[in-house]
Amino acid sequence: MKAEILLPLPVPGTYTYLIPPDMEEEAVFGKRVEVQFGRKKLYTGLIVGIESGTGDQLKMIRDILDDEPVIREIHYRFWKWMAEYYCSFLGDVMNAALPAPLKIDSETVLQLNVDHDYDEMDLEDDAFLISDALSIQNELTWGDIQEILQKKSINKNVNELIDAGMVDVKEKALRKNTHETVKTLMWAAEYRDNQKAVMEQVSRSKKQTRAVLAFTTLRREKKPPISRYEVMTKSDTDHATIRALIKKGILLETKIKKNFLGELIFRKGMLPPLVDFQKKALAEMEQAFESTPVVLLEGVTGSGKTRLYLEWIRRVKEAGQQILFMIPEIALTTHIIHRLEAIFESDVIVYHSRVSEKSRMEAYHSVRFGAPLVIGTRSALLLPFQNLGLIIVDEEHDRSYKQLNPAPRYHGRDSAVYLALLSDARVILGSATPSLESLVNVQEGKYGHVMMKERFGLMEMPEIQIVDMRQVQMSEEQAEIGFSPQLLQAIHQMLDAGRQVMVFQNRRGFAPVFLCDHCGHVVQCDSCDVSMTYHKFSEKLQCHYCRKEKPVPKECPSCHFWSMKMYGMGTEKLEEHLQSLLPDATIDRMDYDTASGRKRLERILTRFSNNETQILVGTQMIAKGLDFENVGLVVVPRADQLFSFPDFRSAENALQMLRQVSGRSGRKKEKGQVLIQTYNPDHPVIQSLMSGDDRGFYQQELEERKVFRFAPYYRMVKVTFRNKNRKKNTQVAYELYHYLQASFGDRVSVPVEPLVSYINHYYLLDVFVKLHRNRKEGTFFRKRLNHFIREVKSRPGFSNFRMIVNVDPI
DNA sequence: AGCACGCCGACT
DNA sequence: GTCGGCGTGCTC
Repeated sequence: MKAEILLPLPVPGTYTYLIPPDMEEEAVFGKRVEVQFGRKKLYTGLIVGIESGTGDQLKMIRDILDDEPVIREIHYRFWKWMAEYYCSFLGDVMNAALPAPLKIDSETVLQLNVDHDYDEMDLEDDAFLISDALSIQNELTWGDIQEILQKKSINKNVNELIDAGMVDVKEKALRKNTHETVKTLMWAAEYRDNQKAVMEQVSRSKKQTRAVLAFTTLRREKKPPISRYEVMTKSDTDHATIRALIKKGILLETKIKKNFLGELIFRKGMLPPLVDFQKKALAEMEQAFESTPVVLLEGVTGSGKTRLYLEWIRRVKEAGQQILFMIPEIALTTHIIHRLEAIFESDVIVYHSRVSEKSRMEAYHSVRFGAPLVIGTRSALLLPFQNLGLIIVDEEHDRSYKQLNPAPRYHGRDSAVYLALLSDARVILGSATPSLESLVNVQEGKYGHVMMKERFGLMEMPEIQIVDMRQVQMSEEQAEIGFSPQLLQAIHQMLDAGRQVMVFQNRRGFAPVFLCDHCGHVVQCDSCDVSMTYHKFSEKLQCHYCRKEKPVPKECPSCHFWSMKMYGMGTEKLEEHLQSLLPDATIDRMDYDTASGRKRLERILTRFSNNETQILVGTQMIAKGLDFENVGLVVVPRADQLFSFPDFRSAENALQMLRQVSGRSGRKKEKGQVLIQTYNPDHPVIQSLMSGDDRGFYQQELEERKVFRFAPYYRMVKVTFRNKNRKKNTQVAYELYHYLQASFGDRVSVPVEPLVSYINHYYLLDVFVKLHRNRKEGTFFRKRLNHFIREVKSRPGFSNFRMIVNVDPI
């Protein structure tokens, strides 16, 4: 028998291995195996197919690592779809899906050979250094040695040591506890008090003897249970050894399954009766689900979407099915999660990139065993649900649902819809400002649509005011931060009334740079085509793209005039100026710099929600998912930056963002205020925001998208060319352009430079393709693209030429 | 991804 | 002249 093995590597396809005859029964789809790949490296692979037959050149599976499969066919089907649709390798998807402990690979280590007689004096300097280090550390990895010798190619030195018989090279298979079940061992009854009989039974196997001795020692040292893993580690043996001992009837194995399952219990008062308009929406949803599994729930902030989510969670839970509650990947995940967790009395599984390896592992198995509710980011879609009944995609319009790097570059919302289709589950897409993608799907009848216009309770929509910046006179200091007198007055009034204020500051274009007063030179990064920005904390200049740092120059590097000055306005600087304009106010700031420390972020939020700070200045992250009762005013000093950004989605996003920030103003107590400064008060985004009716705007935006053949009417693909050789990069990019033009005509763009076209010594070029939204076209395109990529890579000098494919780029 | 083989420039 | 660099090809 042979098995098709998928490896967590960026290689196309799968590999075939032989199944050892005694493992044939155990070898089933979805179990992990240990295989040797290449000369010595051991990897964790996954059985994704079994076939009969032999092969002479095939390697054997070394071990089967699971008792129960870690995935089922349905999950694999989802993986295959994702790999294909997003033009990535299956191995990349496997990598994204399985928590790290489930895909441990081996590591080459050097150990000192204690038995051997040798003379260190005969060694070359470098080899001596290694042997010296080994006598202290007793085990060194390849990387350790590279560090010790301060060079990359260490092969020669290591070989010298091996030839001298001084060291052993070992492939260390790292086996971590995968937290699934704890397998424990004990003596079989007839051998319990008969060490002699045991030793007789294992005398012919060194490994078994070692294992038995290790087990005896462990029994002496500690109380049971003694895990199989402990015995294996202590005796340096493997699963096969222990299996043999069990087969011989010397040891008995029992499994203690950790109980991850939990009932889903709502805390009291968390499911208050539905109000009329919610009942109405619920009935509409029921009806919509009759004809389609996906429903877009469009509800303004405060309309109680969450209450409806909970209603569906309750129903699906009662039907015994699993629920995935998806949230965008944002810095404030923890805040939202705390809110959701508070709703349930039982444990809720939380899954996103920041939870610990151990928790991810536990979450993985819990879901596999049927845990009822998972709250997570897009990566949670790849958990092995057994019986998925519902996926809620909250804030479905949020761009952070799309994975940027690494591959697979998948969209959480779109993938959720496909997964639901596979699992026969339902999807609720929730948003106050739906994406145009979803609206078009509604228009085309693919998704159902339920609208909630009313706000819960007596809450009123905030009052939005526009300050026309073309007609504003400002003092020098006001102009410096661009705060009009009207804006400052509004803040004053709000603070006097004892309410809080949020200042929403777009990050782009605000980084402080060093500029020469004399010649206008701006300090640039040596590796990228960008200006470096000043970081007060480190007192250095930093490149936002490659993270390299430089000291602040004492004189201009270009004209050597002694006059470098800081320009631009970071949130930091803004906070400073604001403080001097409002000396009595307590101001706090939240952006990516301050938010890097989790603790710090929590502290800022706590202070604000406790009313200890009056003004919170921050980037869009302050707009997401935070509810502060006492905020009476939200100000956006420079709205123009939002919609004048060169991106076909900028208008859509500007509206979504402005609505979202507006929603932060005024909660239960009274009507909130929103003040927006702009030089374009007639812009459709501003008009739509003022009127409160987005339909017209959306319709106009959709018309434009149709005319210019953008998403959502066309499926966009971006191919990024990234190379250190500019000429080569441009050449191949143009080749792709011409190559695709034959099939796709003017739906292929000329290679264009991205906003920042030189990063970390790499030149970047993008080729955009607009595809018709049908399966045939997608398949055809992938075929052409892959053909092109293969052809380029087959040329001498181009084997490592990189092209990054991004399907449905954001 | 990792690892080995093979061809060119910077030093003894 | 060799050492060490990196580009290339392959892994069942």
